[in-house]
Amino acid sequence: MWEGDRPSRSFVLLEGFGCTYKLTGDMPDLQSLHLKVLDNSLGTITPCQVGFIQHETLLDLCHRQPRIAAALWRETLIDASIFREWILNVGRREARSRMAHVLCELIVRLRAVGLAQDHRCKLPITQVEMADALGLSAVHVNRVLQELRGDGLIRLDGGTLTVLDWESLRQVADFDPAYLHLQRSQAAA
Amino acid sequence: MWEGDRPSRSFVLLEGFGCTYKLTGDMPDLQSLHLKVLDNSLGTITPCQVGFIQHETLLDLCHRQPRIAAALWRETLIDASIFREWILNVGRREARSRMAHVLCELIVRLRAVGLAQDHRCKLPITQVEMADALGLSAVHVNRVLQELRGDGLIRLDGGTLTVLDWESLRQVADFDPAYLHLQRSQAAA
DNA sequence: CGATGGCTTGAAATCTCTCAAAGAAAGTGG
DNA sequence: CCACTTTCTTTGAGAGATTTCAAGCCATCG
Repeated sequence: MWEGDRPSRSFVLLEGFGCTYKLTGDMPDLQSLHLKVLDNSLGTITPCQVGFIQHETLLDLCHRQPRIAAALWRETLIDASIFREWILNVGRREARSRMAHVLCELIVRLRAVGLAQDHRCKLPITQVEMADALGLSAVHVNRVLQELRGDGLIRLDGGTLTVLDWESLRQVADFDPAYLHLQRSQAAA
Repeated sequence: MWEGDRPSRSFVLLEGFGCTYKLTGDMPDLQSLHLKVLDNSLGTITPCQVGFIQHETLLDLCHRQPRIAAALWRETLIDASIFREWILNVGRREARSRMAHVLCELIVRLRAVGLAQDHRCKLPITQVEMADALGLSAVHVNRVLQELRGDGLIRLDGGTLTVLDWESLRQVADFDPAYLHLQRSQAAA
């Protein structure tokens, strides 16, 4: 799906890693429900399984089940909240901190949906893609990751991220998960 | 209003310049309607006039007038869209381009609501505040503005911004207003 | 007048990028 | 299983962008 498209249905990411930095279980394009033109492209990092739903169906559902509408609306508000944090992250933190922040977010979000145990999770992503997401050069991403590893904060092998020292990483990242708006039960780090 | 607050009503900016980079006429905290905790602080740049509305009232209104709910939802989606563009702007464009981009956005948004004529508008903002918004140092903001002026792209005096060469500024900014999701009638630049 | 806030300038320090090359790892086809 | 190709990671060094620190200027305000 590309910028400029005018989709007539929304979809849900059921399985895999998608782009625009979206994770399994997310519904990245509620956008398309109320905005006619797509203003960003969506891609996949890994092979993904997605479900589609017609806009009409969804709108009808929202109309008859205000709770659902509220939940989805809430979802878009949280997205916006996350974007705000990213603006801060990308605009004001230096590379090391920025990287740490994404990693913290990744862990917490995946834990919240049961896709990460302890402080370890899959990270099937290339350094070039990370660079892209963080607005850094791939070379610099590499060096920053080495630093983080060298300081014993994380381990990274075979597409698996392990946070060895959560508290330090959190401090480096200046990470406070409030912006993710998780339920208390999900928020435990 | 501060991070961590749990507001029971929303408000509308009726007049003035508010912070989190919001402009007159916006409704910056629909957020609070569905999310319990405020995850960002709101401030004002200039003295502002705001209207308040109880959450209950608003929810009730949405329930009885789905069109209103849809419109407000749409609003939050556009916000998210703008945030996405900002992530791009702040993360990937260098200072000169970044600055040009905000100025373009400012002009277009103010024109859309009739607050800017031609390519000129009020910009009652200090360079320090700009620096803050752009994630740059105040010193650098100053230099970039000088460049832009030196190249004859803008003029800036007494809190008034005048774009002297819109097309060039747009190019420097790599600005495409699609992400603002304006109606065609509003979008004319 | 002195104080304050905002703008401007210069110079050195820092961060990050680009370019270029080489080493690992992973996938492909024989 | 091996050669081969491709993709990803790692390294070094120089160039560029941006920051910090420090100082000076200018207007406004009490």
